[in-house]
Amino acid sequence: MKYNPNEIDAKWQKYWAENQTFAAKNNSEKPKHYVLDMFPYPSGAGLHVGHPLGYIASDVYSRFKRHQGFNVLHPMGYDSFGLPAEQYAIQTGQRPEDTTRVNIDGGVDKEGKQIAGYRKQLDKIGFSFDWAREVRTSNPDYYKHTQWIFIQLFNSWYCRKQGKAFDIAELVKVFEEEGNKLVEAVCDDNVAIFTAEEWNSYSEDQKEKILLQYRMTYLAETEVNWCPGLGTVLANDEIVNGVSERGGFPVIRKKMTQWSMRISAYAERLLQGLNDIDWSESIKESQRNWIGKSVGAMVTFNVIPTTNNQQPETISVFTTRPDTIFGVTFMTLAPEHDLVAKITTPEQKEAVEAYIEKTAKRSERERMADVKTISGVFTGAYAEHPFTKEAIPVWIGDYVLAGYGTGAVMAVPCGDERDYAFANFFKGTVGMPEIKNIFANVDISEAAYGSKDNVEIANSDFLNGLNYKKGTQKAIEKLEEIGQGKGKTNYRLRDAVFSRQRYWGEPFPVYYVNGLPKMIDTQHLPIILPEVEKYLPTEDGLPPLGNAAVWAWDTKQNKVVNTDLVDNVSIFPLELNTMPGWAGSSWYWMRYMDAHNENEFASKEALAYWENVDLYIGGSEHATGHLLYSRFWNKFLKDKGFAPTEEPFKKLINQGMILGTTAYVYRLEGTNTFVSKNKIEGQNVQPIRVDVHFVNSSDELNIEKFKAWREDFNTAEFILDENGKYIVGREVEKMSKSYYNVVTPDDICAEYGADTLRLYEMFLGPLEQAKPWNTAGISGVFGFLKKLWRLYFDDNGLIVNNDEPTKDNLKSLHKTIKKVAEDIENFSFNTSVSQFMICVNELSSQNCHSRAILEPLAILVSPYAPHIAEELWAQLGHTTSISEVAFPVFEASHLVETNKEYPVSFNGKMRFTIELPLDLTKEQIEEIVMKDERTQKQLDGRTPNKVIIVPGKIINLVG
RNA sequence: GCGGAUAUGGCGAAAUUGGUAGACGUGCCAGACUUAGGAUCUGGUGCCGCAAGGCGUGUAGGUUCGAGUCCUAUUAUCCGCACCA
Repeated sequence: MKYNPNEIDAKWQKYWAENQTFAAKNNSEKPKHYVLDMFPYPSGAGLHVGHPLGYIASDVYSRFKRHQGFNVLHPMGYDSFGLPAEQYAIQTGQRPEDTTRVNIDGGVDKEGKQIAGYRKQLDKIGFSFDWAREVRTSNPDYYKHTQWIFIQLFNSWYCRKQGKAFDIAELVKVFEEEGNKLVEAVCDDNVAIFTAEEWNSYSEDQKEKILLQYRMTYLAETEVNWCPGLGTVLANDEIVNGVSERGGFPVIRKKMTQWSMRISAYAERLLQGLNDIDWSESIKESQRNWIGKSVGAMVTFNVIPTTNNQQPETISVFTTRPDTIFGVTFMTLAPEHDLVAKITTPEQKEAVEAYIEKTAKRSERERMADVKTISGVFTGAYAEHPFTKEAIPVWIGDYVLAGYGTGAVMAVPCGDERDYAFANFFKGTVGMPEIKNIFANVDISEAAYGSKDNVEIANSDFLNGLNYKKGTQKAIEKLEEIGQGKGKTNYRLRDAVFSRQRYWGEPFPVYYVNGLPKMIDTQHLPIILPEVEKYLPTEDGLPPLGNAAVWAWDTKQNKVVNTDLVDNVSIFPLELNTMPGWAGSSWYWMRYMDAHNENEFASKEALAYWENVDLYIGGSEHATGHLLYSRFWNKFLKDKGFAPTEEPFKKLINQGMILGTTAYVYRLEGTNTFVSKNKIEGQNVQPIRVDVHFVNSSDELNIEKFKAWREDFNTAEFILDENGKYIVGREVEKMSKSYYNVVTPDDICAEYGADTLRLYEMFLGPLEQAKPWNTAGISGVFGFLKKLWRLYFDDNGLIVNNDEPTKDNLKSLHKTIKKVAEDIENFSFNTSVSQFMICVNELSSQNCHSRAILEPLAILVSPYAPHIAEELWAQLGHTTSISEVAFPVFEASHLVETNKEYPVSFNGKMRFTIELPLDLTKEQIEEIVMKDERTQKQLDGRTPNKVIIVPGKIINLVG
């Protein structure tokens, strides 16, 4: 009987689907285990062999856990809202809903292009997903709950004292009883203080406006990242090097009224939580960096009034070095700072305005690319030093960022290289005094660029003689005494903008009364995305939902009605923005726990049973986006009693990228003649990428296919090598259609079967490492599967017998049981595959066909190569799936050795080996070794100074 | 600039506590069988050398009887952050 992978694949994939073999139960005697993959965005391009790498690894792990007796939840779904579908809709006029469905389920798109569909591609690989729990974030029955979570966020505030989120009603109660003076909340910066009486006298609208400053999601006019190319705002993590992550369009700063998420409330918990989760150090570092905690102080400087009628103003700065307060030589405000207009003197007004205009025009990218150029302007104003009462000039400069801290700094040139460079640049001009040095025995420029942690402070009144640590403590004490400062921890993490001016996203469950947002009652969810004629912004510059004819909220009927009916009495306009891509992915792992629940995002019971994700596998590109937002929402939902644990993902593994191996042909410059790789030396050739499918495992080009590929190659001539072959060059590059190096899992499955694909992807190298795909190497694992098959079958059928296994048989098997179980737990999948090969090679040469060996061997292989394992299992006479059969138990007794082949070294260099019984003592070993003639030959008459013998390991003679 | 990771044959890689470097696979070389081979099987394959032998885990040191593994310095590549006060 021949190994026929295509037949076996189809048979067992059908069996698993029909028998729902991998359906997880929400209650079970077995312990639970939750293995999750990052769900894909279903793009029209389909999957290439790089995409399933992580899914295969998680599938091996899931199947292994089932063999170990766990109730495994291993689901899959689609992150199906997003920009590409919308861009495609704009270009082709097709509904994003339709193209998304085709991309998932397969079919023909409007242009007649055949799309395989993600689901069909995934099914061919034989994953043990519980498809009954599939989610699609763009389905109303899913985003209904995304909208519900949004409403929860709107109805919550964050209490600093207790360090968690509470219902907004509790805050209202506090306001009614005692005002907001004692409330310690994470809220907007400039919240006015009011008493209970004042609160109670406010109108409803006034109260609403105040509450918006406290809500976990809030509407506020803020500086946002506006991307004109995409016509939308973007969150910080969607911008890479000053341009949009998608499309690479420039991004500018712009003030807009937008929904924001108060993720900053969770900065400290997000930081601390990293200590409790098993993630790679690099991802944790990325998140720590992104959160950017720095400990220091807020210091308030009073602005010295220049005219009698000027309002008293203060400048607040954040500093990590309050101990250097006596070194303050000037102050710098960000050009966008609110105070600039108020304090600038008439003489400086013109210069300041010109500077502001100039800096505002620069895009983020320009500003980032150009960090070396120093620029700034003196405002003419002075602030008063809190201790010395000296007048300190106030400057503006774009090296100070509006978005960090207070957007203002106290400049200490002797302690900070940027301040030093600024002071040096404007040295001698109006408003730039001499630099103050407050470090003992250190030159100013040296101090500015070096570490100051252990340098003694001088010229600093009460701080003299102290170091950084003590000085900081003392400075904060004194600042608090005079009421001009206090200790403060600052975070780089900014609140996340949550509105997108796009069509293909979750609609907000929000309508507007008098310009103030109102939540639609949760019982009326979902608010379904309306149909629009055009997916572009309206002529008035409104988001695409501005085109919707039916997009108003009728508060009497509680339904969405015709936009024309808006009367602002009982029918109101609905929010025109949609939610960003990360909304749906920030809680999806909980939906899988109870995917069909219509009333809640998941039942209490399901949540309590599955808790959180035990193993999460996905790409590292989500380090500061999805993975941070998910932790944020999870913590929020935990505070509100909905999520069961503080952290959503216990263990995280980032799979490396699979790269393509591009093939190159070399065309002689100016001709249509192609030169074989090994003949190009000294020739003037132009490398051209060629489809990898025209090249065999020996890098030999199929000339006929190449000529037929494109018209201009039809008449191509070739200069071949000695063997009459055309050899291509190879280059490792990203897998991309334009490089003709894309290999799809479908191709590999069709030719070799799914098990070969799975084994080969695991065999390529360590999971977390980037590695090139080389289809040539696949014959190794394919050959292995055929060899495995031949242990069970010959040409006439089954050859498994009931022979008593030999010692060698058992040793090969148990070595493999041990190794494979350890490897899977360590995610060292590549070495498991090697071990399978070793085992099968050994059993083949032992001529082993014993059932006692081959039955457990099929189970061992089954997580990696489930189709062949099921088939072997069935052929051995079993009538149920192999998937839940207990994993073979390792017995150490089979590996006990009596002899050891000792390496014998002389001065650390191995010269020969000698086989000796393991129960010999050091003395006995030494005696035998010294007598050996090879030892005598090596020693050549000398006597060793020292003989090192480690029983069971090595023998080393020194001297 | 700061932080993280990586570096081993032609290629992908292995080496669990410091103990025979290169397992396993590919590629290559030779052979068997075959009408044929992108089938199957056998042997060889780190580098230099006819050999004895020498040299070998990015580079330079160190610890040790013994270092891919530990320590110090350094280089290169990749990734993240980046005027963060």
